[in-house]
Amino acid sequence: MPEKFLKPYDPANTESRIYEAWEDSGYFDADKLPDAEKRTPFTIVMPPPNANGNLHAGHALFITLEDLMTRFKRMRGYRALWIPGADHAGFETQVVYEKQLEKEGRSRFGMDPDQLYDEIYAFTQANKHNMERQVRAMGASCDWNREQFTLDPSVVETVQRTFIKMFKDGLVYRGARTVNWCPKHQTSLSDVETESVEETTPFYTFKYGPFEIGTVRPETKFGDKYVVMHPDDARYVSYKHGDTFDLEWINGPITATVIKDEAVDPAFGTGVMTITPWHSQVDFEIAKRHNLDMEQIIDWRGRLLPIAGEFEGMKITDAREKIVEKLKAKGLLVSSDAQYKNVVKRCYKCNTMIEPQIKDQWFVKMAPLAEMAIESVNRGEVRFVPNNYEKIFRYWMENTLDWNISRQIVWGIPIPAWQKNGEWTASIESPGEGWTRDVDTFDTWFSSGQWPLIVTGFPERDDFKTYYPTDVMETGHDLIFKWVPRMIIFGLYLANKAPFHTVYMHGLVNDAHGKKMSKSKGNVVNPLDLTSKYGTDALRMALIVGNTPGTDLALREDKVKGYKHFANKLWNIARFVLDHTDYAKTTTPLTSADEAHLATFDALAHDITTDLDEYRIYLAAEKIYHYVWHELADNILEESKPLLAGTDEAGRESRGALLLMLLDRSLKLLHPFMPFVTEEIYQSMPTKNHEYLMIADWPVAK
RNA sequence: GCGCUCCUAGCUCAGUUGGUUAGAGCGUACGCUUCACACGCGUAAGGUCACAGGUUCGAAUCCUGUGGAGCGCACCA
Repeated sequence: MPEKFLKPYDPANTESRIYEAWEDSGYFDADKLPDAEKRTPFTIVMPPPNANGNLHAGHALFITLEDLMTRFKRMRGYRALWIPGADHAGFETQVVYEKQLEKEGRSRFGMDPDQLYDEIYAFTQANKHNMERQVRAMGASCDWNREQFTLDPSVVETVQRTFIKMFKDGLVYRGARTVNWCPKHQTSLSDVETESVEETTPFYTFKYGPFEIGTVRPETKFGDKYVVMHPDDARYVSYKHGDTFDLEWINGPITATVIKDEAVDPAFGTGVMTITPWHSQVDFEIAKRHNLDMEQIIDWRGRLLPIAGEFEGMKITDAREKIVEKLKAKGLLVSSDAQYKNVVKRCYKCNTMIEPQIKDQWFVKMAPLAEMAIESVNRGEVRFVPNNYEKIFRYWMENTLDWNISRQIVWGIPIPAWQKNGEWTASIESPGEGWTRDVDTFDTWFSSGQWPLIVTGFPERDDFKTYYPTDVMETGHDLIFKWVPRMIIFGLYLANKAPFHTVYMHGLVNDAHGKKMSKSKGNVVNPLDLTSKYGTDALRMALIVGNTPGTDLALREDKVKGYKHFANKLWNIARFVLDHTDYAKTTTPLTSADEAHLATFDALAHDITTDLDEYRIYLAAEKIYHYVWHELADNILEESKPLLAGTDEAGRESRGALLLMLLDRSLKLLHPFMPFVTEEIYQSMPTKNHEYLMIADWPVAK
């Protein structure tokens, strides 16, 4: 028996050595597995971690789950491939970098765009290496040779070609429409990049000529010269569509026009409202229907424009009260309701209030693409684990609006669009003299949405033919809208096939009390602190056991500790078995009692295999844990002690054979869950018949 | 407003299609330096499965309602 078994299991002195051996073996590359060409491909595309910071607990969870799925399939005889990546994470990284610039007393505004790009590039490269090291530390058996960065030239080219194809197919269009504008970050955002937050905001009712109108945003009312009501509202039948009247307003007398539109709810307030088309989606739609004037009131920094008269240059939040005061002084304030609840959109990164603005941008026409995606789900080509996410997915797909893909940031893939005299075209190179290039970049999710296609080498590479469509997309439930629908759409649009057949959604990793981890609460747990303290296998088990898909997990340190004890228990079982059995004498026939133990194990192995096939990973983990500790160790091993110490030689030898077989098979069942300790023991097993446990055969035949 | 999820032992959670005395880990109490393991072993306490109805031979599990928690979506000014 090797000397190392005389001491407790020591993850710190084991894990990196084992990982290096695995990586050097080449078996992370599915094409290099024994008899690779005879194996059925099984592919997972890793959600590429952002190359802008450290791994957090959520990363540890998805790495564990995806590695487990990959190792399970690899041992089951599949051509198991797990493709890693690194995400430039456009807007998110730029936000992180802008914070760093702020600390240094600098600002991205006024910086040379190329200089800024180069700085962020260097920043992400440093973080990318850091991230890769941390992913390795979790035991990820992914194929690093296939790793791609979302700004690699080939990726950029594929993404740009997609845009050009969509332009030709009429699926993207350039339009001046209402966008979600973040005044702090100076860029537009898609709908899923904003958060709707309910707030208590005073609701004011003002006298507006013969009418009374309600608003929560008096600061936008300078340009309001249309008063809108429902065409069937009996109270206002005497006013005809198109009637004009004069009234006294914030900065003096104006002329207003009556508009009748069904968008107005007669039951709300007075049933009359004025509109600000430039700064409201609803108002914009009304104005478009009736061909009304639109005027910008608030600039891109969130300050009032000259139309505001004496309020010009003021921040909207400062101006609001002053405007109300002025209207009140003029006798135009009818009432105010301080308890009014209103929903406002905020930037999901900086929490700044989104200012709707009209801006000329690129939009993806979603309706035909969404229809394709829904049909694909209807045909059962994509299923969700847990399946209630299908409903959520469907609802979103059916209600999604056109997708703004233009971003006013440098950190991203340039949009290959060119303009000349108001005409737009799409091409990678300049179409010729006089054309100027769109300075905007793509929404990150436009490129991330194509990720399964990109990493498999769409459209031509062998990998694409072998590994696309992939099998499982394992990701956080927070990406159910941002990422999953886009991948399905692009897969169907470009390759005619959904990019995966199963979407496994994991929940959030919360703190020990189930509260969301956040820097401000100070309850953030660094997964690498836990692995260095208790071992990676222990953390992996703690993240898996009792963690049902789609449900959030409370991560407690004592749970991790418990599984460190389990790793050590396994280690001691191995010590005992190796110490008490003579492999040379294990050909003795088994007794019927021994056969019964093998049958029990076999039933368990089948059960666990089914659980893993059905993604009941949490159950499988608990079952193998329970078996090893409370059956193998507590019962079989204990009852073996007298036999092994006895004089019945045949009994002793057959019992030794049994223990070796059960340990060998237990190691195999456990390996996807706890790869390091099982591999380390396997390397000392006399039953070892593969170079690594990683590529040994699963105890249940396919 | 629309929708989703959850409420099981002190804590954090399992309980797969309804089926024998409802489970795990940690924690608690008591006892063990037993020759694989004190990162251990043994024993024990602890639950009217949120509540109220219903379906069923049988419900933690299915249905309805009530209460509580969390989350998502939302162009009512």
